[in-house]
Amino acid sequence: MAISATPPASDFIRDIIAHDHASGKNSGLVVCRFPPEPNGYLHLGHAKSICLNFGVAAENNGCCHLRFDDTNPSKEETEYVDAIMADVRWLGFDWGEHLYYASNYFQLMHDYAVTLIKMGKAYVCSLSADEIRSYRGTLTEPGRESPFRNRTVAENLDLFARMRAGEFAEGSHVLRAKIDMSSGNVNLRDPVIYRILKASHHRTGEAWCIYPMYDYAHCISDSIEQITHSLCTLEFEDHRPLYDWFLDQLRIFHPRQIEFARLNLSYTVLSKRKLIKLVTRGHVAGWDDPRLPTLAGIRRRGYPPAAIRAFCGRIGMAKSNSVVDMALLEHIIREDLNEQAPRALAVLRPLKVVITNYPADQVEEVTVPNHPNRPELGTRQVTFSREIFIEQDDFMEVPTKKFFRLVPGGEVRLRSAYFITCNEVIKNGEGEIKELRCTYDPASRGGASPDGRKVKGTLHWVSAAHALPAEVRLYDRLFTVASPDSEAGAEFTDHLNPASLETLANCRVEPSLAAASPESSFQFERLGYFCVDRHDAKPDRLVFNRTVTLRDSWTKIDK
RNA sequence: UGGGGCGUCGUCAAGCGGUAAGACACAGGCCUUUGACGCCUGCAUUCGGAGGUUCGAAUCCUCCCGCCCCAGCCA
Repeated sequence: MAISATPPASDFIRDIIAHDHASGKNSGLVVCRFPPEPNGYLHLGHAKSICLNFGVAAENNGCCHLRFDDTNPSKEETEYVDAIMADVRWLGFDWGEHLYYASNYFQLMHDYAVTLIKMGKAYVCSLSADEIRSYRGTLTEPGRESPFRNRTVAENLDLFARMRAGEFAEGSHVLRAKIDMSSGNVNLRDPVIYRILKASHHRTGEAWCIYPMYDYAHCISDSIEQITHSLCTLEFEDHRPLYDWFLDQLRIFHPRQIEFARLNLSYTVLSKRKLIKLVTRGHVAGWDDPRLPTLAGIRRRGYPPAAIRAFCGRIGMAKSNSVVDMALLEHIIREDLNEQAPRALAVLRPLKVVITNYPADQVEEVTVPNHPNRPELGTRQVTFSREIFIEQDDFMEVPTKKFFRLVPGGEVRLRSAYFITCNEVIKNGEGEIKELRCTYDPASRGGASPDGRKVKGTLHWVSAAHALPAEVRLYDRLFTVASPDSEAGAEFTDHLNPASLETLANCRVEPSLAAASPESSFQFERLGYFCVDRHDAKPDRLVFNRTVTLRDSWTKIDK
């Protein structure tokens, strides 16, 4: 339980809710909701909202509903609702029996609309979409009233009934709230609350041909579910007067809407629109591509859900637009994995080493700790033999000054095994290093020399004859610039990192990894954290995804 | 020129009239059978700016400046 036990943050929303809870408002109940529209996959921005809503509810002994905001059948699909539920569960939250759909309330919403019409607060407008737009005015000029604004209640009732009955074509009529065409807040200039859409709905099928708009549907859904605190992002602040207006007119349970800043993360994009573009244009390999900030993507990448929760707790909650540094996310991922992940030896770019004084027919087992800081996780036996592989990067024929790995004539330790000294460099015709000839010190078994001799470097290794082949996918940041969104005059895809994925097909890993289950994480010593790909790994085919590298002060040294 | 928000360290972010938390990043150092982890140290005399109120202001008032959102029959 490494970092998952991050104490719940205090923030302006929690302050408000704690105050309401303590003062007995809503009988002391706290009910929140996470209301995704099933038209795309969830991403880290949603994770912030999920952690907030479910977290705050739990902290106040309340509950949090999962409600699909499915009021636009032309964009929504069952595939998305299934994916969303799987992602929320994976993140570690449980909505219990509180699974809802805005579409469940279509009849009630319809009836409330009729009520509004009877109150003279809503009317059927027969202007075209373009006309409505021009009547709306601009940000600085008031709008003009629709010529249909003063239809009689009877006429409105008749027209609305016929809209519902399917008598009219899409776009021919809408139902509008009658509020104030001169309001400085454009949302209040007689907003459309129902439109005709002859589309099949993923839940209600052909039952309806008129569908409610967000502003109308959301507040009513919240009210029906007795949501006490309706938390949403900043861009809905302008809609709050409308949210309040409907509930006040209808005199029904009135939740409080509170807005917070959405999450932005450097070196990636967190907008549904952009993510869809990356997927459909083939810049990535689907919604769960490990380079994507989608929950499905980071899951496949190996980010632990507990770390994501810790991240959401640590970034804070405020109303100022901000961009969280990707380095913070990576730090928290490492923090969790450092504690949780068992260590393993894996060589990504193998360089053969022959230990000339090691008997050709000898094989032995060396004992390697599974976790340096957690002895209770035990040890394992790893096979050592005359021919091994080390990392190509761990040898330099002509070393730079601060390089303390293997060099000609130099001695290093093979982790948990022996000290070896390089005696000879074998090259091919092109001058490429093909093999190293070394000698080992039999007295240094386990990695320490009885004479107290010190070596500066310790290398990871695998036995050539015993190691298993594996494919390793090295993932890096998706974009090369911190803010791909806001680079002036450029499309965000212009900044895609061409090196965001490097696939290594010829890696060698220690044999114990054959038993690793899908999605399990390991630290490949000195390299980083890797997880077994949940889709492509098979019993006879090892595939690992690099979650994140280890912090590496060596690459920062001026070589 | 309309309406709604926001401006505290490079990045997030506490602070709610009593004299600038914490985290990440960064820079040094220690430790080390992962150049990892861990540990230590440093890192805002100042809170967008200018006035004002006060014994005392990041916190209250005034004006100014900057940034974000809004004119879908999307959410």
